Amino acid sequence: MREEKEKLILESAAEEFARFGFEGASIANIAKRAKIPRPNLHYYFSSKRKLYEHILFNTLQLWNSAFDGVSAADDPTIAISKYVRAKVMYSKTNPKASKIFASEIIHGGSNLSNFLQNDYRIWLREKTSIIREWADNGQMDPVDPHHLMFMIWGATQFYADFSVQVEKGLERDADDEEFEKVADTITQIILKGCGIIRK
Amino acid sequence: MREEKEKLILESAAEEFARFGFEGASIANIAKRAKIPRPNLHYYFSSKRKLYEHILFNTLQLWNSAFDGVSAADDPTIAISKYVRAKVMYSKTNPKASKIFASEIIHGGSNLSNFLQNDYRIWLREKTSIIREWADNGQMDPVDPHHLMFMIWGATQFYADFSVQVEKGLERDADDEEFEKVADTITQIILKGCGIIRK
DNA sequence: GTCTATAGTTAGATAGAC
DNA sequence: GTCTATCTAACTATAGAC
Repeated sequence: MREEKEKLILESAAEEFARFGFEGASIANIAKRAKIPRPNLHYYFSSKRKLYEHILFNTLQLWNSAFDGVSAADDPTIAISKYVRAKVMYSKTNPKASKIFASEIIHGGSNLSNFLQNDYRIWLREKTSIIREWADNGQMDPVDPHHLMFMIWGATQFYADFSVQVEKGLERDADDEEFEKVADTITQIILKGCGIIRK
Repeated sequence: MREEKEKLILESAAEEFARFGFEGASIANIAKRAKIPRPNLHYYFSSKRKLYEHILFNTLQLWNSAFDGVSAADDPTIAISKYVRAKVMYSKTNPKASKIFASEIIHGGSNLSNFLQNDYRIWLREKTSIIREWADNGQMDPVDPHHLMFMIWGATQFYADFSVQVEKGLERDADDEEFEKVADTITQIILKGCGIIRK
């Protein structure tokens, strides 16, 4: 019962925070979305900040878990294809989470300083060293690993964070088929651009 | 005199909006930054919204003017190199403008609907048709032009909008040299990845 | 043109009855 | 656990003296 209500509130809050950002979001609106009276919300989450932190934390868990299974032993073609596809599909499936995270980072990321200082660095060191190994083994061109990662992030997240620009630019809705094409296009350019594949 | 003060206010406001977003920014803080009393600010800009719109408009002008000189006659190698470099350097020089724009788009872009419906579409149609021509002429692989543009935007803007993530990830400051490397890396991957260059 | 004082409004949070 | 009524703080905006 309690769990269900909390989930409902969190869902409504994610919607609101993604749409308006932390300051722009209002407790009144979140309560309205969840169809409960304002003070009732305070019973479950003591403050707006707490609610926001809860959602950021959920977002991070999703982020952390979604992109793990890549190791150095893997072939770079397979590993990068998988990773790019996972990121693109994450943009399709979780645009709200991506937007909340993006907005937080853009505005300084002060609520994520702990994550950025620890988990994030460790995760990135791990991945960049795998890329470095691939380059050392001659499996790809000697591309700067950090900038390759940033390029993949920027390219894939764009479809969640800047969905307005994507849809206005395409002059059509971005359906499932379109997202397949996105994954294919980005994968192709990255793999060929890094000298991992020839064609 | 009036012009100078307005410029000072706009500068302070850009700083504040980039840092906190529209709702998060406060007139009091902007006035403090500009070192003038609050009500004085209202003398120059009647409302917070007007001030914000002014800044968005400036941002768009900058955006529009910075990336024009590319035509179909140009060699794709030169045109894309120039464009990517211009975008990366824009991220280095104007991170605030980029962040304000990004935050606006992420949160729905309602203040940009006019721009997105008109100038933006026209501009993008022009550029995508140039790319299509290049592909038709066999000067590059048949890559979807829209997704190529989005990829370039995502990759290059990342360094402005997500600068926190970049700096924490690199574990060092992003200096001029680093931005040169960024431009080189992105250019290389895009050109080679699209079959424009071989090496 | 500038600034002090203040009006008006919104929104986050709580008290206390049910 | 739920909800009505209310408190309090913050912030935009304006009136009006200088």
